[in-house]
Amino acid sequence: MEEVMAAMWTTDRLEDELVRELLDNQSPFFVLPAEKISSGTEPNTGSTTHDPYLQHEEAVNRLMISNVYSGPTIEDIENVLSLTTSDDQPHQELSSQARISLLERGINKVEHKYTLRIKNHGNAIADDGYKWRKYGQKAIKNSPNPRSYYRCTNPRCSAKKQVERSLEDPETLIITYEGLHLHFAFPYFLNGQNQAPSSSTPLTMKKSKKTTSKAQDQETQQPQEAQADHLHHHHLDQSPPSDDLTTTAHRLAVVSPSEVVCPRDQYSWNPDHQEGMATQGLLQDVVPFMIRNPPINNINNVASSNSSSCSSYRSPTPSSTSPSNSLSWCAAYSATCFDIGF
DNA sequence: CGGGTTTGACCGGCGC
DNA sequence: GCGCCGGTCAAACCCG
Repeated sequence: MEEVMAAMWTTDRLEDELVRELLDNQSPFFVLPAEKISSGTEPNTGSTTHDPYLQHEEAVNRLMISNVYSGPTIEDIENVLSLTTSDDQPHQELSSQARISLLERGINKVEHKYTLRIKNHGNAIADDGYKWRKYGQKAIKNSPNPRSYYRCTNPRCSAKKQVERSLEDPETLIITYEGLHLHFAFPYFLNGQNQAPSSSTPLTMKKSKKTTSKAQDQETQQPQEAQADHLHHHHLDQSPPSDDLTTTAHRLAVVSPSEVVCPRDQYSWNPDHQEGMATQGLLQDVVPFMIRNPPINNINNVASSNSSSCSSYRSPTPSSTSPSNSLSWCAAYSATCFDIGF
């Protein structure tokens, strides 16, 4: 873990690239499926796409990338990254390059999911900063390799990922991420609204029992699941406002990934984009958030106030004193390898 | 004993 | 309607 985290901190350059790619739908590392490129992703046409789903996705992409994230430009990102790397440590360069050399970068957006193809090179230990629980493994037809299913251990988080080996190259892992770590992202939404969680607001995160009944899940996860359904199933018009957003965020707030120092006002919340925000949930979405809303003030409060109430969850960053940067979790993808049941 | 993994059962979507 | 298949559940099991 320490080794991986160290690598995470040393990949600023890679992070910069990833951010660029994630923000650029035309990037070769961030490629829509060919059929969608040809039929449904032309910007600003509106009337040329007949598939409702493609229309929706196009709309979401436009909202996410163009409107919601209209604040931070590439220049903004570069500024932030330069801030985060201003106190570089000497050893970082070598490790970073080594990691990069191990990486076959590829980020593909398919449906609601983002798929990464990375080189494993025999590393048995894997960590992308989040703690996952394996909940299933299936043999996939026409594939000798089983697919493993993982879910974020945070009981209020709907993030999932699937891991399998590539058919072509057994050393290449295909990792499909689905869903945002909402418990992680919500504080950032509200941070921009000056509603960041405070230490005076006790979190209600329960220590997760091994098994939870569906009734309990419905009771305890309703607010977040409403969001998750919202995110994953395009129920854009039926998300019940069942919970106050602030309360939800307080409940969801578990971790703080960063202590990046950057001018906050530059990335302030825009209420006009709230609807767009409500459709958050994908890899591309969280990147600008982490840049835009560094949790300067609430990080320690959140982390400390919650650490005892959710011991099963591990923060993406190891401590508040680490030389973290805003995108360490993102770069961690490059250093991720997983035990997928072989 | 708590937390994570394994693995067969179950479920729902989809194509025929 | 039926079967296939991918995704999820949950009891049993494992491990530190």
